Amino acid sequence: MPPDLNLRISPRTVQRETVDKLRLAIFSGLFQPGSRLVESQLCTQLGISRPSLREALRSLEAERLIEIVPNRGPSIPALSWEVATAIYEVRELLEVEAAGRCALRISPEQLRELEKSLSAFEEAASSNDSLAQVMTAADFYSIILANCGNPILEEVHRGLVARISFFRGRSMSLDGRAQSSLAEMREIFESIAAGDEKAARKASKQHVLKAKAAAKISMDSGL
Amino acid sequence: MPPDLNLRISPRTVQRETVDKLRLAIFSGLFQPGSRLVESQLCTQLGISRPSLREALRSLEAERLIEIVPNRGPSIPALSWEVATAIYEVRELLEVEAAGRCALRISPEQLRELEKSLSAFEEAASSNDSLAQVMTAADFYSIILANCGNPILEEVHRGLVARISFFRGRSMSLDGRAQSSLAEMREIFESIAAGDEKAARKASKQHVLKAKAAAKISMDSGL
DNA sequence: ATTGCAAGAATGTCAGACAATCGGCTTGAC
DNA sequence: GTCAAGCCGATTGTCTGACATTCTTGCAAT
Repeated sequence: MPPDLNLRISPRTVQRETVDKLRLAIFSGLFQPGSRLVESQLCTQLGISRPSLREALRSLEAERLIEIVPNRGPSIPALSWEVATAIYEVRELLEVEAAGRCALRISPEQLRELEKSLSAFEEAASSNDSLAQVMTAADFYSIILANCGNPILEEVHRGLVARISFFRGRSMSLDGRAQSSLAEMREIFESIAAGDEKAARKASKQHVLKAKAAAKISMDSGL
Repeated sequence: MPPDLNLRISPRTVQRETVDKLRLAIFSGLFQPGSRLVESQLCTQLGISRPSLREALRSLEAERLIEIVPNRGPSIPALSWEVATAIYEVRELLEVEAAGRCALRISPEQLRELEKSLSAFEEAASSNDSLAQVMTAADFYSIILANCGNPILEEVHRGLVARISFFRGRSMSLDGRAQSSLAEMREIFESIAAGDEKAARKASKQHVLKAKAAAKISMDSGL
């Protein structure tokens, strides 16, 4: 018997649909940081009842994608640079580890997937669609994290990256950032393809550091 | 103006009270892994309404402390050893980093707090109260994580440790585990007190590895 | 300008209801 | 006797409606 053939399908419930919709809305920057989310408005916009919405909001609160202050309701947190830095630092820790492990254990098949996602990002990088750039780049990391052999590493990473999605769109639109990002990602890919753990770690570390620097620039200039 | 004087008090809402109560109940092993949590029962036991309870459950679900399968309701997840291993590995990553940073930046005052918490654990280790042992040990880590200079590291770590609290109680009751744990923690403390980053990292790594080994033993023997 | 107050809006919480679904038990067929 | 089918109770998913509490905002008064 396969160890964990996840055969149980998950019926789509209103709650889950709502969480996904709102999460996506937050990612794409539909809500301004600091803006408040009024329950009654969201209910009519989403066409759902208040209890369902509130459950969804609690999920997002626990993911730290929104804040809920008692008697003031939910709002989009304004990410301070201090917190963003902390996130980038932990992200570095996780990604470096994941890239290193991935280099040692990725299957040829998954390696092809990784190459494909790199090509997808390459194409997006040539365009000016920063949302596509962020999405394809996220796919690239996803594959690495999914093949590092540690599901928790993947889970934690996803949670962190979600919280800085706001920055990533902005920093990707910096002049030349997409292209240099592509170069860094290619380096990571080559190292993993070569099975060179140390190189993969180093390249991964460089990539996060540069992404962090780009985020800082975009933040300083943008606000 | 101080940068972030957290002056806003958080009123206790039913939802938050419920989350805290249930979280504590899970920590102390009141619910067996795999057992289901029936909403109506919890409502009457806690004296709250279903909507409030369901909000609380969504929070706990996002924390991965419970699982909610659509149309089957919430249950305590049975932690596989595979996942537990993954958690210990990430925990190692985080704790090692935190201990290293902590050694470089902890204040004398906080260092005294750390020493105090070590003494508290020492006392608990002499007793047979495994819950007290887990609690005081958690305090010790908390102080380290709180002084590593990275709030995200702390946050992520807390989330992970919460999920293996089940193991910790069991492995602490292993013969001699509390005492050897004490020795390892003392080593961590000494390294931090000496401001020796490398030693702190090494000691911290050793401690997690031993904790993981103890958890495995207790799991193999206990089930 | 600052304070105090009052109206309006939004949230926290509850009660009750109903359809959809799941799990187990009974029944029936082979 | 075993296995399949089907029914029934239990539980969850979701909605509506309601009400007290709290926050916000604008206005009046000092």
